[in-house]
Amino acid sequence: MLSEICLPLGMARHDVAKLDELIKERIRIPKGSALFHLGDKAEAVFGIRSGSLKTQLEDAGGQVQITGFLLPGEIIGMDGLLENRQVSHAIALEDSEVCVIRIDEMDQLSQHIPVLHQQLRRLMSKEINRSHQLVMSLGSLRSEQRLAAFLINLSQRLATLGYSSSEFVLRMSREEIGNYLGLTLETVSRLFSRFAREGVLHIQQRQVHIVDMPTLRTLAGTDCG
Amino acid sequence: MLSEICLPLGMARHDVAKLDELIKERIRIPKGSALFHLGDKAEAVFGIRSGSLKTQLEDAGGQVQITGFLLPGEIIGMDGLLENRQVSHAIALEDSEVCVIRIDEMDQLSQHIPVLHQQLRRLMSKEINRSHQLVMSLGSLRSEQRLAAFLINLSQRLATLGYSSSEFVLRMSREEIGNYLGLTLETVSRLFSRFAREGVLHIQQRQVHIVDMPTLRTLAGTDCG
DNA sequence: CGTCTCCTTGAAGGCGATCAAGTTCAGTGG
DNA sequence: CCACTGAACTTGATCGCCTTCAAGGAGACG
Repeated sequence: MLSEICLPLGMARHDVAKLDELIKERIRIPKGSALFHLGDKAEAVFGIRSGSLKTQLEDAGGQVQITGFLLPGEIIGMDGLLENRQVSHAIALEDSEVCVIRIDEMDQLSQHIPVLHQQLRRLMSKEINRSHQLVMSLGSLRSEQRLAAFLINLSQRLATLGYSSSEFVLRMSREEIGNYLGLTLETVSRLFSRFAREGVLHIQQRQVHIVDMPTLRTLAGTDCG
Repeated sequence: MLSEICLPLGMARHDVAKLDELIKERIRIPKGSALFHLGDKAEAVFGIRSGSLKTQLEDAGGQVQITGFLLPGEIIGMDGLLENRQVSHAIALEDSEVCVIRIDEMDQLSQHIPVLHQQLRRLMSKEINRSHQLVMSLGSLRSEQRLAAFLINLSQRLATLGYSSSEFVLRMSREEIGNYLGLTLETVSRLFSRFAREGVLHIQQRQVHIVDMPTLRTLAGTDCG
């Protein structure tokens, strides 16, 4: 059960039992505090059990760029495995809980469970793909398309978790959405207002209700030619 | 020697010998042709031995986004490991040669060379970081800063390969640079002209000579506060 | 009830896109 | 050798999207 949240992978059942040993350690992160900071030693990756987090880069000048919003079942911290140093900050958007997957322990365990490496590899590949999708969004979509695509993506991931795909609460601020999408908070706010005015969705603060998903997909501009 | 190009990792010498077995297969890719296309079966990743390639995503509407320019020593195709299907196109910018690293063979070999998994993991983490840097560039830099940062990055990677960091030939067109940086080819051209006018660099077609690296770093806006 | 944070909305301006000619250069064939 | 051709690049003029600046509104919490 834990392992299905932390490494939802499709492994043999008896392997999953061994895996449970690996990921028995958990950490609670209160809203607004950090799971790790840039520069921290990175000896593990973290599977999100509950809540949600953001990861953000910070350059020498203090400029921040959010690179992801992570939901339960997703893995955080894989970008730190290069030099065993975290290169980003991971901050909880709400009270959250993660399980700790120590890399050295995983390496030992995977001598008995060879597929384990494949699974982590797939998760890292997924992270690469996720980031490439964001690049595509930032590089070639206009503001309206970016926000629409963002909402659709969020909707789908929430649906996978068993939540409603049409009604949900944004855990992040307009400013955070804007930063993530390469827009200003004002632009995000205006777009929400416009989408609501056009009857595509209802929005009240952070409560979102997608009314017309087909039109939203059209706005995203990625469902046809 | 081959392995140092294909997996430049810092492994024990006797391990490297075994690794040579793994990566004995090579492929030559003529300029303009593809190493792989979107949808191809992905059973391997590829280490670039010589030349250079670009990777590009393509959405349902045919919209293209270049996600990377790859140089010798770098690995291509790691984004296809999620579903064993390529999710991008890899196209040679010049006549190039890659070595093939079959994933299943690598898994077998790494039972004898445990560090091998770590190395691939580090390379994948590096790819995640690379993509995140691009997100940062697209999300929070202005056109001038993006192109400056792009040139500095290219310069550093060429220096690592033993080439001059101040004089080199761009293997990609203005349009490709623009696509990669989320700009139009006209904007890229104008920026090159402006940089040259301001004495930061000389440019003649694709031949670049960086004259004033400190100023270029200032333009990139990432070297100080 | 005041204060603070987050959000909304308006007005003005700038940066990069778009449209439109020219220019350079490598390759081709007369 | 040189004109022809087409692709890649440069440069200019105009336009529009998004940012910036500014002010006001909505909740949350002491």
